[in-house]
Amino acid sequence: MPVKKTTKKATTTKVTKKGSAAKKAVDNKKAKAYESLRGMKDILPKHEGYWLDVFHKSESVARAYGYQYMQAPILEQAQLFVRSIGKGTDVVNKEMYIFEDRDGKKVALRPELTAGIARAYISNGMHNLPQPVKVWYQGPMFRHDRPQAGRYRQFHQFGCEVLGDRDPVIDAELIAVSYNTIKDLGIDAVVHINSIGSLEDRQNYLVELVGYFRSKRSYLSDESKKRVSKNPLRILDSKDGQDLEVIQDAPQIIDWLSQDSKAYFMKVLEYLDELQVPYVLVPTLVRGLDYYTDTVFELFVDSEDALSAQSALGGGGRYDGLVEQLGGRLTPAAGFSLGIERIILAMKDQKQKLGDVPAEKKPHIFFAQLGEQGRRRALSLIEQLRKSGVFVGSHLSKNSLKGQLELANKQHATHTIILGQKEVQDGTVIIRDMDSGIQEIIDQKKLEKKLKKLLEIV
RNA sequence: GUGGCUAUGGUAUAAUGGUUAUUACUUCGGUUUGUGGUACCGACAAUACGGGUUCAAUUCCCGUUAGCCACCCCA
Repeated sequence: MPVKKTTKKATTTKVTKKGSAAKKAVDNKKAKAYESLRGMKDILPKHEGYWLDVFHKSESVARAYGYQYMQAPILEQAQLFVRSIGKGTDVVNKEMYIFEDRDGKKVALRPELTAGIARAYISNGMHNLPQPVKVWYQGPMFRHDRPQAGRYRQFHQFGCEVLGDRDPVIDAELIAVSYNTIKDLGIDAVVHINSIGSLEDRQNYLVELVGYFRSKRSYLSDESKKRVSKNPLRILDSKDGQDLEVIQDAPQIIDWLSQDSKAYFMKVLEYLDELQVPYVLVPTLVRGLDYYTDTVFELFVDSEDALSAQSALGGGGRYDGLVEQLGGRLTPAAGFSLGIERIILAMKDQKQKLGDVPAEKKPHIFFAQLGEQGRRRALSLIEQLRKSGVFVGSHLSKNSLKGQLELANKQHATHTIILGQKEVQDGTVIIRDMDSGIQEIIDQKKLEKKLKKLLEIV
């Protein structure tokens, strides 16, 4: 096809536009531009306002509650995720990036980080630290799902985990951390909460539930019919109209909780009241991962219209059995994670237009240089300023003063320093006020002091 | 994974089965030498990819890929 095209162009345009025809031919031979993989998004400088805001605010909230930074590898043994998240789950079954490395070992890109943290807790003997261990993290996760707005194959999470203790106050605190992080970012959120009890509670409940669904089997959607034996709990999450009617009258797990779990859950709710975190009890909330016990919760954007598919900002819960299941000693734990892309989506929705305005509203000083000597002097001067904590913008590869002033203007500089041959010889520098256009000549030695004053005042 | 809609320069768009594919923004350069925001001039730059129908396809058809939306699920 490219060949056909070029010959056609060449023949039709050979008299008039020889040059452009030839150029076309060259263009067609040019290597095809690469595109990013499906569902992989570039994070662009124009969105730095959002991303840095989420990074910084989430970090500061986590630290304020006494959480420490931690990371686990992006790549882990595939088995780790299969065992922890669960064989029957969609995350493992159809969404995980799983492949063999060069040694033939089965590895997987992490679809979430709780399992990795739990593994790291065991491998690093972190049970010898004062318990509980409270950590936070942020970073990319991978799920091979069909992309949609607010859903990508590489996405980013901020999360917290508390390992080594079981107390309702921990659950409540985690919910408060997640809720307040979102709130600090200007988003109104609601917490959906439920308890799915201990593993034992769940066994008993499941017997009852399956019995119920069997009796109503003919009313269920096809998808849910399959799940009756495979993953009956998940039917409760269904949004299918038919299913919803059946679910309404289904037995609720809350009625099957042990005394201990019930009391535990009540305490969590009491503490949430104390923390003034608004929540909604959702008896059908079960979460998609197998390792949860007792408290489970999800966070949603709190707005009438935006309550569509992508309004889930994150979720979490208690997972008292996970560490033991992965080969550690019995270690109760709980945690949550928030989707950063989802948060940013909500921020945009709520017209928190941080991305449109430079995040930094501080005064900005631009350094313009002229001529080789000016450039040299500018290099050392800027370096000197930087060392003393004065940051100036510059574009030293540009030669014309006009061009540099243009840039200064686009970057909303309040002042521009101009340094050319003349100034180099005099040991001075021009400071131009970008609003009034008034220029002042000052000694280079006084520059640092002057700039510090400007940066403070404005 | 299933279904629906879509695909024109970096962005946003116009148009057409037939000479050179419209316009705006952005980017770069210029309107004399060392002064930005305005104005004027100019340049770069696109029919996603592959195949079919046709004398002729950017336009019609099919496939692929990608994006969006819904489902599934989740963050």
